[in-house]
Amino acid sequence: MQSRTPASRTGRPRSAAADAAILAATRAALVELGWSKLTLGDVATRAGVAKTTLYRRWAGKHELVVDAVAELFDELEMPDRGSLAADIEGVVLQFAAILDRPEARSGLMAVVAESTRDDALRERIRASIVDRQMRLVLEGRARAQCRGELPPEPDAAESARTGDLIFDMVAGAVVHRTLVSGKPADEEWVHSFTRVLLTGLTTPDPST
Amino acid sequence: MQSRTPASRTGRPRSAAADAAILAATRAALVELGWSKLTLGDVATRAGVAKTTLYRRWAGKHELVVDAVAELFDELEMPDRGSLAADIEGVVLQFAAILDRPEARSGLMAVVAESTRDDALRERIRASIVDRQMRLVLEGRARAQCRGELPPEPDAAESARTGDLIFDMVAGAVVHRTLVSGKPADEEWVHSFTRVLLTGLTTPDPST
DNA sequence: GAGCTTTCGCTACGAGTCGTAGCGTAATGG
DNA sequence: CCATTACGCTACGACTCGTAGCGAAAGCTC
Repeated sequence: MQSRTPASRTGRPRSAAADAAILAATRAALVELGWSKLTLGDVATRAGVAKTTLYRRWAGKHELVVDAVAELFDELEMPDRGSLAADIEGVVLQFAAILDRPEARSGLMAVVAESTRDDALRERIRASIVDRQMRLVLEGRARAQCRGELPPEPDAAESARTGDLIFDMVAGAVVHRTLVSGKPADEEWVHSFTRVLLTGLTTPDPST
Repeated sequence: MQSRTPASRTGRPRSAAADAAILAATRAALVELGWSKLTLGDVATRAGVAKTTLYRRWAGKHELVVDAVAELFDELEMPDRGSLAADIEGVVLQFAAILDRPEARSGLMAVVAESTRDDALRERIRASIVDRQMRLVLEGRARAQCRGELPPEPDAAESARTGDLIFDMVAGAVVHRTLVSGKPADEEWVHSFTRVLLTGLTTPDPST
């Protein structure tokens, strides 16, 4: 998680249960208090560990919350639903369900905000949260290209650019809908979003 | 800005210069210190006012930063460039330029994060920042419908829904690209984004 | 089991920030 | 001139931070 027990083969091992308790306590504190009122002392009390133990494992509030929030994204999967549109709708609804949880809402944006001035934190977020979402995008695109729903992209650099573009469009829209506009990314919205993403704004909506 | 001098017609008036100095000092502090290390005492010192003066005008750090960041979006405009694609590219590049400034990067996401637990703050952000961007979207769409580039939408409710959708897709993609992916929303990216938004993913790229 | 190593819980601490209260002074309108 | 409000300044208790020091606990190796 935060240190891979690099060279310590002797001595008392760190309690794995304490790690789980601390991360769970962090999420509980995020729900009840939000990011700004969350204190490490309070998290330690909730987790039943000493405050010093917390500081021995995490450098600060930022890193702790990143790890606590990252676990929420473990459940993200990419089931094959038969078509690109159905795949997108499925994974976007999963993503929206996670963002609907208060511990994700208040924690995620806060650490992203801090990461604008902390490159190490940005890298930590990328490795533990963003990359996992990115893989789903690439997997869905590859699957759609096999089906013939998307044109193949022989150029590797161009392929990477469009992959980044799709990712920013999908994740950005859902995050903005949920956290900025403050409205639910429900099935109706996801369906309209998917239609625009695949066929564009200039194509008339066949359903109306 | 924060209080419309409702019924006080007598007594010493509040210094408008102090307001400007405080907001400018807040942006300067955001650049140098970022959100988490920004203190109201420091802002007061930079602005040349007493800390108590600051507390008399703003309820706290959140509201102050919202007002300070909101002024950055004053320059957003929607010039008529002749086509919907050109209009989108122009306004998105303006938006990206604002998000590229460090005072916007570190401040905007932080207040949005806090707004997930504070309805009053969410409303303040909506009124002073988000609404202005939303108007540009509606204006651009209306212009495109006059040109015949977009189909007219007679149903008001449906029209509002698609307006929200377009807004979340545009603003969300730019914000995610800039602040989460950490890559620049330059002309090349904006061009590709506009193409996908208008014609969709399934339409092959004519430029390749 | 003996001994070594590392972690853990606990307490205490200086430093820093918060938000407010109190006071005297400055600026404006009637 | 006088009521009213804003301002600058100081001081304050409360809180959080991150660290240091200590003794006890829990493993591993021999």
